Amino acid sequence: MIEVILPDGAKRQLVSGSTGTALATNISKSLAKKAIAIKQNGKLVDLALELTDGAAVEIITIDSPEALELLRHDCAHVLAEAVQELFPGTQVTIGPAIENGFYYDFAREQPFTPYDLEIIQKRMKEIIDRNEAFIREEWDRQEAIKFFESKGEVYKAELIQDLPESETISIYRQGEWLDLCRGPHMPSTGWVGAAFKLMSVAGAYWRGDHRNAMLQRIYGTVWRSEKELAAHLTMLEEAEKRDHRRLGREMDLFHLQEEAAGSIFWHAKGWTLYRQIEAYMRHRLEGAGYFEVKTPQLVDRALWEASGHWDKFRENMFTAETEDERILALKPMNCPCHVQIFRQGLKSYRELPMRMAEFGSCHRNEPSGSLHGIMRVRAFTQDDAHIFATENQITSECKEFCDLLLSIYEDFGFTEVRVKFSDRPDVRAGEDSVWDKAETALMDAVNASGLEFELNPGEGAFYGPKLEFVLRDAIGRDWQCGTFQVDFVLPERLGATYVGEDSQRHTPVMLHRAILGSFERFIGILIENYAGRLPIWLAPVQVTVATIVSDADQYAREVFNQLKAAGIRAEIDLRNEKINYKVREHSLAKTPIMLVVGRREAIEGTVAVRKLGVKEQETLALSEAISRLQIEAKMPIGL
RNA sequence: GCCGGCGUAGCUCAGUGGUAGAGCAACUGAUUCGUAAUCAGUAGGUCCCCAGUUCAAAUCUGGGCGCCGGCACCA
Repeated sequence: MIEVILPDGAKRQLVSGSTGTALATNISKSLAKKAIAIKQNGKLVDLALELTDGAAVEIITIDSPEALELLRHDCAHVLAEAVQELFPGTQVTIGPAIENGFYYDFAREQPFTPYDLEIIQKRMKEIIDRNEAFIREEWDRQEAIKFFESKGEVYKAELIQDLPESETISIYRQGEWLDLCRGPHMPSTGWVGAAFKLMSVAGAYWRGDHRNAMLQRIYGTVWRSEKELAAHLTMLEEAEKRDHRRLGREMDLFHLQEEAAGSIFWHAKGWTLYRQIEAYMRHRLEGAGYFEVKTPQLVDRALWEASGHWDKFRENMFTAETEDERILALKPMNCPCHVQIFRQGLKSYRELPMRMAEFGSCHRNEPSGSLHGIMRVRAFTQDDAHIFATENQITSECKEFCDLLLSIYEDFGFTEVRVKFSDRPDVRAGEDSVWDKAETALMDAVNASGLEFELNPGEGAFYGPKLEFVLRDAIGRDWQCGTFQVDFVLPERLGATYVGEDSQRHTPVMLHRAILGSFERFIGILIENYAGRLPIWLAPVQVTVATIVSDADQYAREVFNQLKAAGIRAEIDLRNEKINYKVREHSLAKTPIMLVVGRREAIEGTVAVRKLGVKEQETLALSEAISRLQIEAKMPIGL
């Protein structure tokens, strides 16, 4: 007999050799029907596995949170079987579960077409209907390699070759087909059900390395029920509607065109939004003790060689040649330029920390395939700043920065922020003692700020550890925006020094930091987060005055003039159109407030206030409406 | 950069070798209307670019550019 412990602490005796299936049946028939796996001592295993004496076990059913990952991975296996049945000679590689679904990477000469996906999907249904049991086998390593090599599966053979010696080589069979797999799996293919869909084919490098062969990756999504699948597909459609590229056009904010790939043509409304953000940031930085500078766009390569960027990023830098054959580079970053300003004149420790900010316009020749709307462009503006400080100012500067960053994110409507702490990479500059100091200071600082953070080991910059700030948007997507980096290398390389209390020269620490990241990308994120319905302080047009009849034109102009005088960004719509039509148009344009005026309002000196998305209106005296709007539309800078 | 798909009116798309189309938007006229589409009419195209095949190319072939979905990259 063996004894296992259930999640509620209850103990259950079973005959030796009992499996998870036996346990589930032992507990109840209905549970056995829904059981798909076992969690034994915290590890997911097959239902068919023999339980060990004294183990803490939990029955995983199709409704358990853990089930989705199994479901998705199983679906990937079904996909692989379908593909190999339909396209003999195709090699399988790996096929994991991912968020919302799964993928499988295949090696095949001919590309899969959208039509192929339909055929594959049909075959998958058949395989699921066959309800073949997933059967685990453990193989000898060398035999497994031989087996896969004999089948021409060189990728699988390579995978086994590279598995650590300690690892058991497990194979899962489903009917005639089998795959190398760690497991676990659900009892049979039937459990995958019908709520799946193949989504797309894409290229992907073998083992994520661009020097390797390109495989074909088929993406799919799978859910417990048709209803969940439908909800997921609806969510995708909704996400598409808030795509910043689409809204940018619909709201007349910006456009992109071939002749300037990767650079943005800002239209009047988009530029108004941009300027609002810039003005807001300028206020916040000023309040936080920064001063603003502006540095050159074109800088001789000599400076980039000195900073080390020429070596590393030459391929991605735009250059221009002068008549006397000097090579200038369009600046890809601002740091070296800021050091030049710092180096002007002798600096005292009394001047530190020195917080130098720039809305730095940068150019990087990003790979063509990486461009994406206004989120990833070749010409962008960082809300950049460098804090020149002494080593023992790092902690306080970092804490102040975190406070500033969180407060700014909150003003933009982002309250869910995650922090990643990236420490020393294998290849790095600087003594370990300096790294110890930098990491400790940063760690103290992030602790002092009260922020939760996760470790990102080895992901720091080559010159120092960094914090990365990731914000979550309204539909749960994460965006990395802010950064805070401790740098001991660049000031040294570029010869920045200050005179300390001891009247000796010292090298300052340079703290690289950004909050928005880039204006362009951040605006893209804002648009998608708000689905275009920007908070009133950011909206390019805050208020539209719309008339119902032309008799109200004169009064509408008066309303409009008073709004302008009150500093509100207003528009006026005197067109001879029905009010329904105007309401619809301005709602689609996502203008936050409409002031509707007809004969009644003109006579009474009032306005009907209609807020975007709200059917009910409120009629207010004009002066009252304006003073309320003035407060509502105000930039959150505490003035 | 790599793999695949796509490129026709401002937008969404139809058109597969023989006269370039629809809906919406735009413009003009009429309509003066109370909170998400008034009616009628008009105009709008280098069918991404460059070569080639053909009597004839939006359509077929080759090259280029751009965009989209991924991968890789992201100081």
